[in-house]
Order: sequence, then C-alpha cells, then structure tokens
Amino acid sequence: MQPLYIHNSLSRKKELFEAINPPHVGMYVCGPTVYSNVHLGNVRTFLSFDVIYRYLEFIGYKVRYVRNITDVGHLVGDTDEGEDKIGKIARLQKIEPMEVVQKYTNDFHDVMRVFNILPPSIEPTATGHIIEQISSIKKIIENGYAYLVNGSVYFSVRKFSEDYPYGELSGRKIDELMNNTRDLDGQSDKRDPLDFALWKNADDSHLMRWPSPWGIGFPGWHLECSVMSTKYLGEEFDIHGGGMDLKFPHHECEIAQNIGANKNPNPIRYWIHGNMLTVNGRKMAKSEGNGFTPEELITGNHKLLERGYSPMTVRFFMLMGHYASTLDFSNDALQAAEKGLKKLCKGIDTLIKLSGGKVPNENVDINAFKEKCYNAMNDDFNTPVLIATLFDGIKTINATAEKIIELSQNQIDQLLKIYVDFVEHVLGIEWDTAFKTEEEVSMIMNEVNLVEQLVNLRSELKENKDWDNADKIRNILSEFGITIKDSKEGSTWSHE
RNA sequence: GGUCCGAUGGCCGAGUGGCUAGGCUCUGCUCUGCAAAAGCAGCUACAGCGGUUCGAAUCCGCUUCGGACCUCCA
Repeated sequence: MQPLYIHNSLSRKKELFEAINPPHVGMYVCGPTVYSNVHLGNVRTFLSFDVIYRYLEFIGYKVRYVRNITDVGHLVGDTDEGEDKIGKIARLQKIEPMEVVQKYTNDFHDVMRVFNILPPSIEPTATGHIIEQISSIKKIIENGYAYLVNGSVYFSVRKFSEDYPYGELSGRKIDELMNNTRDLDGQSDKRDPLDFALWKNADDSHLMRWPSPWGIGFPGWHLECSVMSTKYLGEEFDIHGGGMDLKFPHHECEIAQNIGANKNPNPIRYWIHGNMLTVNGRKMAKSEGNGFTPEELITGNHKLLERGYSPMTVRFFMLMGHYASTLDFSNDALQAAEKGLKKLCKGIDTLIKLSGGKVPNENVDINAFKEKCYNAMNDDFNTPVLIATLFDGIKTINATAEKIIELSQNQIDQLLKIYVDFVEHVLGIEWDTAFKTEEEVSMIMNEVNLVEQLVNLRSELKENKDWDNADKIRNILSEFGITIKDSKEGSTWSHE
C-alpha cells in the first residue's frame, strides 16, 4: 500500500494515513441540502472528495463512501425559529416538500454525472433516518447532554464540555464563544446560546413533521450526519470530509453528538476540509450573487463569463489547484485550463499512436516517472503537482513523436498505463472515445475513414503542387474542426 | 471585536531551508509551399521591514493588504 499523507484538520498536521481496518476505509462527506440548484462552489467540494475517493480505491483500499442528502432540518436564517429551508420552498410553490427534495436531488445527480463525479457507495437521506435520529437523541439525553423544553430537545454544550473538549476542530474556546455570541431573538427555549437543537417541536403550520417521544416535530440539522455516519461506518471511522465552511458549527456539533451518544471520545480519525471557490477573491455564495450554476458555465450564459467551458475543462481547472487552497475563478484561468487540457489529451492521443523500438532509452526512467505521480498524490492528494508531472511526461511523448528521442515499445506501453491510470482513473478526466458507446465509436470510425481519404487526396494534390486545391481541402476539414499537420513524413490530422 | 488562513513572475497556480514546479501568455529560433502543431531558447517571481542561519521565497517577529469562520452556506 502506498504511504499516503493526509492533512488532518483536527490536528492541523500532515499525518500518515492508517486505516482502522485495512483494506477497508470508511469515508463520510457532507452532501447538499436539496432546496436549490447546486452551484460550482458546491461542485468543487464534491469533486475534491471524488478524487480522494478515486485515489484511495486506486491504491487498493475498499472504500465505503457515504455522502448524505439533507432533506429536512436545515433552517432558513440565523435563528432557531427560522423555517425549514425545504418546507419554505414547498409552501411558496404550493408543492410537497418531497417534490422539492426530488427536484433538487435530481439536479444534483445530473450535475455530478456531467462532471464525472462518481456516486458514493451509500447516499442516505435525513428523512429516511428519523427513527435512528430519535434513538440517538434518546441516548444523548440518557447520557445527560441534552434537555427537553416545550417539546424541543437541545444539546447542552456547557454540560458536554465538562466531560469532553468542545471546539477542538474549529479551534474555538467555549468561553470565547460565549462572549462573542450575538444576541439573537427567538432563542428563549435554549438555556445557552451555544446549545443547538436535536429535535424541534413543530406546530400545525409545519409541512414536515414526525411523531417522537417528545411530541410532533422534526430533527435538527447536524444530527443526520452524526446518525448516518455512525450507522453505516461505525462509532469510529476513518475519514470525514466537507467544505471548510461546515467546520463550525456543523462539524463541531457532529463530533459532540457522536461522543454524546456513544461516549466514544474519538469518533473520527481524519478530518479533511475542502477550501472555497472564489470569484474576484470572494467566496462563491448565493448570498453574494456570484454563484454560477453548472449550466451557466457550460453555455457561457452569465454576465461574468466570456463564453462557455466544457465540464472536463472545469474539472481540470479545479484540479490544477490544491483542494485545501482557495481557488479563484476567472475567464483567463479557465481558458488556460482549456488549452492545457487539450495539450494533455492530445499528448495521450499521440502516445496511443506511438510505436517504439526494442531498445529502451536509458535516459528515460519510466519507473521514476511513475513514482513521481504516486508521490504527488501521496502528499495530501496534490493534484496540481501530479498534473505538472503529467505535463513533463507529455514533453517526452511529443519528443518521441517528433523523433527527437526514441523509446522502446515496452516503455511506451508502460507510459500509456500510467496515463490511463492517473488521468482517467485518478483524476477522472475523459479524454477521448473511452466513454462512448459502440455505435458512437463505429460512427466515429466511419468519419475517420472519410477524413483519411480526404487527407490522402490532399497529399496527392500537394505532390503535384496543386496548392489551391490542397488548401481547399484543408479549409473544408477545418470547418469541421479537423486540423491538418504537415511534416516531412506526411500529413497527420486531429480533431479538437 | 474574537479565531484562523493567505499574500509567489503578464495571468493562474505548486513547492521546499541551498538543487528547473507546471499550465497559459509573450519573444526569438528550428521545422515548413503557407498554416497549424511540436521541439529548443528567452522573459524568471516569491507583499514590506527586521531577525535566526554559511545560506530563507521557505523558520521567527512586526507592518500592510486580502480572505474565511464566529448566523445558513460546499
């Protein structure tokens, strides 16, 4: 197994990854609250964990990847009296809350597919785990960390912090939190402003409500993640991920709930937090009005976009930055990524067509190259360094194609394996016909034959120095996106 | 106000106490009927000020600027 180092947000250090039960790995990532369309910032987080998931599998782990759908409990606004986000949309549009949930879950799945983000092993929903959430609340009450007020149950942070540390993940001190908590209206039920709801009493006006030992109500936010991660991954599991902005209070509360229910002081080994996607240096967020939907990005239909970009370009662009750094979104950066991706894909195409000799080139060390690729990913999933390495390899490939250097067939085969492994399987970049159906491929092959005929015809014309007609053919092909490249050995062509 | 993070060349974006990141752009050359690619070469930076060190963009301190979180947010 590769020696993998992960930056653990909990310790704020890079640590050697050691699975609790190798080769099995349990990984939980906070999924979306499905009350609106996902934007690119959301996509970035799921993409980051997609690559983490892919790499863990790639180096031989059997990952159970759980990514939830939050479909109840998330409240609007900054008080505990806020309406449920999904319930609110349902009320406004006069539809069932589950219709809202279904609509945006579908959207979420569509977007994930477009960006080639793999589905998780389990995608549990909060509403599907009401029973588990109720029993978890019971345990927390039994353990003395929650109290009942007017049909609602709250977690007592003060009480909990007497027995266990609270605020370790986000680096908060409980007393500072107390002093800095803003005075908010409508929190009269809580004994302490830091406390958070496990179960909320619901009157008749609420659309989403379930019976519980404490009356009719609905579960609090935070709780579903604790309950579902424990249910599917155990009281202690390997990796928990999510966006940076969930660190506090969401993840902090999750830890408190896990411990509060199970009294296991160390429920999660490695915390991984993805950083934000920014626009002009500011976090992409709906409230800022700077959020792009994936559709706007692909069509280019947005005031900040000069034109559209393909999903693979966007995927590649995001992977050119490290997941733990902020990444700034701009037309220039996207265009650079597009060209870079094209170069990479072209290089792989060239590699596929390459044929080599018997004698290996001593100056090209394929194993060292492979090591470099692994090392990049082993260093906290450093995709930008991996990509830089892959570009270095492209130079070797192109130099071989230009007959500047020579490689043996064996070296070429090894190189191709590395590119397929890292580009397709680890980075999740689709570069050619690899994912097309057989019919599509055979159609493409027909077109290929047609193009070859034209290119051959043009070569004949060129031999007769009939430049006018030769150029005519080149122009026609270029209208269909086919570029001809002439060299001493003859003409080759490529499709963009 | 509190907590934390960041500041890298024309742009994006890695990185490490001493050894070329990489991509894009730009310039020159090679190749070439022209073109397009590709190759080669050039432009070569680490916010500012101090300190530690044989040596710091990399460690420490201060300053300036920016961001995130502290309320829902991936």
